[in-house]
Amino acid sequence: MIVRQAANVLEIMEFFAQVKKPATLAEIADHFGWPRSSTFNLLATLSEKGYLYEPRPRAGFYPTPRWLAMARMISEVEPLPQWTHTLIADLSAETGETASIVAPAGVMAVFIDVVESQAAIRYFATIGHRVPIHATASGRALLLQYSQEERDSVYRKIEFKQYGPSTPISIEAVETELRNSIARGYCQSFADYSRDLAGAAIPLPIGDRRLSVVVAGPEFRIGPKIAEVAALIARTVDRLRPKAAA
Amino acid sequence: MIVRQAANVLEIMEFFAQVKKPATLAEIADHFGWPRSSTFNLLATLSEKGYLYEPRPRAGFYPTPRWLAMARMISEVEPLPQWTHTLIADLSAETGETASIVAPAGVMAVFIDVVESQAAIRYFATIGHRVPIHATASGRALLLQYSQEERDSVYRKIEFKQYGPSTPISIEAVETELRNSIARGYCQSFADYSRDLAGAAIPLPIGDRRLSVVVAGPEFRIGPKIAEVAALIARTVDRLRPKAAA
DNA sequence: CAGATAAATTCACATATATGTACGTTCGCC
DNA sequence: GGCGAACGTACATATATGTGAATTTATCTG
Repeated sequence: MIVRQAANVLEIMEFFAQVKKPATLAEIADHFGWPRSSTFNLLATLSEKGYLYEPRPRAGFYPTPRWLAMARMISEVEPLPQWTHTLIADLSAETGETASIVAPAGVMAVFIDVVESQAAIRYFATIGHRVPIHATASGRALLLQYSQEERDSVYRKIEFKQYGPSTPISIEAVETELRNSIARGYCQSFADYSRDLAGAAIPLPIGDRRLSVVVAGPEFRIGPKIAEVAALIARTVDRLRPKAAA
Repeated sequence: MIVRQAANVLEIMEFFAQVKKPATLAEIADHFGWPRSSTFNLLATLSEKGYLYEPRPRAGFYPTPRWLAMARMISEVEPLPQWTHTLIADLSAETGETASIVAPAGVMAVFIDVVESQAAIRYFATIGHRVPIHATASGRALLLQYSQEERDSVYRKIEFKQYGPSTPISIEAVETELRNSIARGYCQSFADYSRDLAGAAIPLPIGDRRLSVVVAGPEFRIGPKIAEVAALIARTVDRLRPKAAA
């Protein structure tokens, strides 16, 4: 069950992150198609908790810096090492595609750092974006780091759907693809989940954290050179990863 | 009306900001005294939206960097000028008390930047903290920047409560205190709102934004030297504020 | 490795909550 | 400066939602 008002809080914040200026009750209500009275209650709640204020009279609400203060506290714990950001920045620069660091979240894989391609046609992904762990290159690069038992436990929860023509729709299919990935030396996906999207990924264990790096873009651009891209990822990781670490 | 699940989202995030490590469903549920099933729904919603993930298997949930990414986007709009932070840092260092930048939010005043005192006994305030605009030094320093009509409009919404012995409990009382403040050259409060708390504040208009600076601490420490503190605030603002600006 | 224990998940129902409607206030326009 | 329209606010009611109990899944213990 989805908790509507919890989701609405997030929606409101994303709204402010987009428009980047104060908004009145009416504007927010209209934007989301919410009733005024409901919007009123929500804004009142957020204000009361110290997360919204009125920068100038009658110009509407805007988030207080409290969000930032809290996000900083949360994120200063085990931040990703600096070199991982350099990694995807370099990869994105060299390939012209979108590069990301990905982490597991149950049956999904979450993007926890992203450097976007500058191309007009590109893979549009944001931090927090989620994709099925079994039907994506990045996800399978995570699964490769699991034990057989852990994978089985994940499989049990997966609802296999035919997202595209090549989506693996059974445990067998996924396991086979994992074996192929090992043989190949990298994980790949050709529109297994998102239409027209291809990507190459490799596992990126850091300490006891299981992450992966992925470079993804339109099939027609990535497809022909996927092996090269994968090799580039591997080389770049070798270059940037501190040698001391396990 | 308070929107419970909206507030809960904030509570959860504050929880993570405090404990700074992943937490399982059970831990979160127990911490707040929420039913497991409700907690499940909330966590599922936050996860689905890409705000929580599972850093390592079976170690529970933790917020994704998405919070940070969003908070940054929101806060890069009209950030407070750098010198305002220097201002309160200097004030806190020199006085040994807590110094803050404050902004209006309806009938309340919100702390939008805070540098805390290092003293054992101190004014504990955080960014986002809210106090009544009419019953605090910082709030009245905001009201001083309003026109008479604007103030009247605020007064109409205020619910006058006797927070302490010296709380102004009428429009008259507030207006009188404002006049005294002008004569005095600064705003002050002696436990008008918070017990044992005294503070000195002055208006701090920046562009078309109406802000104030306040230094606050225990009555027994601040009380005797409140005039000095106020003078120090004024001098420090003069020193740090760029001369070019209006 | 099996049994026990704890955690996670599902589901149907009672209840807390979102909202339609109505009222008061503020603002823009002539 | 007064009128009209838009905005913000309160409240009662129907309804979406939180929750206790039951089920399944995972983890610990001997």
